[in-house]
Amino acid sequence: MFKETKTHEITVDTVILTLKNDSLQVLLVKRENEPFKGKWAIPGGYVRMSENLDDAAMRVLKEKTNVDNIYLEQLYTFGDPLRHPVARVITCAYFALIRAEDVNVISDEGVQWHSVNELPALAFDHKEIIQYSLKRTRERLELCPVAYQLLNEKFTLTEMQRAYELIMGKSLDKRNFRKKVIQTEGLIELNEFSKSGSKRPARLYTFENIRLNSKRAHFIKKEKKS
Amino acid sequence: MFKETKTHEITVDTVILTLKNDSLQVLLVKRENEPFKGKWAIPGGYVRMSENLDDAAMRVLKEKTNVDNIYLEQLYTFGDPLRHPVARVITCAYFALIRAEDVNVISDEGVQWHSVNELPALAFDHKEIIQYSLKRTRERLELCPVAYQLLNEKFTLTEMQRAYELIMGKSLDKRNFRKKVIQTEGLIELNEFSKSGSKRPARLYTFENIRLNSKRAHFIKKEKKS
DNA sequence: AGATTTTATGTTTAAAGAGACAAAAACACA
DNA sequence: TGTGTTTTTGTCTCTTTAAACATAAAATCT
Repeated sequence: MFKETKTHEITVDTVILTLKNDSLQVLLVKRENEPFKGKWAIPGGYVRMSENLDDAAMRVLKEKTNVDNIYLEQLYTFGDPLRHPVARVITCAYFALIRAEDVNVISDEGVQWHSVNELPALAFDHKEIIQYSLKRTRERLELCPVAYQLLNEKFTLTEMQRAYELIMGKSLDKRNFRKKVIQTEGLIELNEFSKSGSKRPARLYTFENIRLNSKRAHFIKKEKKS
Repeated sequence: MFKETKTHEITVDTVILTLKNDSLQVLLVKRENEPFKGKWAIPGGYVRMSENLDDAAMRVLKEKTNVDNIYLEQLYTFGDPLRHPVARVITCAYFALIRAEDVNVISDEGVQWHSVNELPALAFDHKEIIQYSLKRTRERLELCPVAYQLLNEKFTLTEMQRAYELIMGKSLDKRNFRKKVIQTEGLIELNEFSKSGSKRPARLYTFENIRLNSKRAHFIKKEKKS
C-alpha cells in the first residue's frame, strides 16, 4: 500500500479554544484544497526544515488565522498511516486557550469559531484531536486555574465560574467555588466593578501577569499556606 | 542552512526504565554508526511508511534489544532542527517501565542498562529525553501505583516501597507507606512468604492483572470508598 | 539461649478539602 | 418606594490526608 522508501511528511495542527457566546469554541478553517476540500479543519501546515515544532505551530496558526503571540503547548503526535487519505502525513498537534477578544481572526468565511458541542464534519482525524485537547484541558483545570487564559484582563468571579462550568460540563456551587478560587496565588481583587447596566455590579478581579503571555502561565500553582 | 524543500525524517526513540541493583536504570545501546558512533543512545529507528508510531516504537525496540510485548506510551515529540547534526530528524519519544527479569536483553556489549544517576555521554538530545521521561514517571507515580510495573509478579511491600523511594528520590515512612498502599485497588495479599534465606520472611503481594500487559495498566485508580 | 535483623502493625494530631446551605446588600426599573 | 435580580459572604459537618512515632513477632546466626 505504501512504498517503504518514500519519506513521511510532517505537519503541525493547532487546537485553539476560546469562550464565546456562552460556549466553548474551537477555531476552524475551511479547507480550500483536496483532500477534504470544503470540510472544516483545525489550522495546520507543513513543518519547514529550519524551524522547530513550536515555531512551526505558531507560524501556521498565524498564516491561517492571523492569530499571533499565544502560548501553544504540544498535545500529542498522531501518526496513523491511514489518517491522511493520500499521503503518509504525521502530525504533531498543539493546543492553546485564548481570549477571543485578544485575537484578530481574519474576517473571512473560511475561518470561524465553532462550538465544541456542535462540530461540523471535520477533515482527517481532527475530531479525535479536538476531543483529546478537551480531555487535556479538563485535566489541567483540576490542577491550576488555566481558565484565566480564557477570560478578559478584568473579570468577575461569576464569569470565571461560568468558564469552569463550560469546560468541566457541570455546574458548581457558587460559595464553594469562590472560597476555593480566592486562595489562588496571583489573583488580585480590584476596586472596580462591572458596569453591567443592570442589577448589582460585580467586583472585578485580575491575575498578576495576565498580560505576560508567559510561556508557563499554565502552571500557576496554588499558594502553599505557610 | 537547510534546504526548505527537503523532507524531514522521522524516528521513534524509546526510554525503557527498570529497577536493577537497587537503582533506576535505563536501557541504552551503543551506536555503531555516525553520527555519535560509539556513544550511547536510547533505542530508536526510523518509522516505516505503513506502520503507526506505536508499532514503530515497539518494532525498533525489539530489533535493537530483543525486548518485546511491553506497553509503550508516547512521551513527547522532539523536533529541534539542530538536534541531529547531519539531517533534519524529528523524533517521537516513547517510554515504558518494565521488570528487568521480564525481558531478554540481547547479551551484547552494545546493549546495557545504565543507572539514570550515572549516565554516560549520550547521543543527540537523548539526555533531555531521559530526563523528561523521569519527570513524567514521577508525575504518574503520584496518581497511581505504576511502580508495580517494575516489580516481580510477587513482591513484598518493602520491595515496593524501595521502588517508590528510588523513583521519587526520597525516603518514606514505612507504616504510612503500607497504610496507603494497602488501599490500592487490585492489590492482592498472598499466603506466601519470601524465602529470603535470612531474617523474618515477608508476606508476598501481587496485583490483579499484573500479567495482562494491559494497555492501560498504568491507569489503575485508587478504590473509592463506598 | 541469646543477639541480631527484618517484618509487621495502630493511634493520635493537625491540616486541608468537599459539600451543604440562607440571608443581606446593591442596583435597575417601574 | 417597592419589586426583581444579581452579587456577596460564613459556618458547620464530614472525610481525607499527612506526619509522627514504638514495640512485638519471626527468623537467622553464633
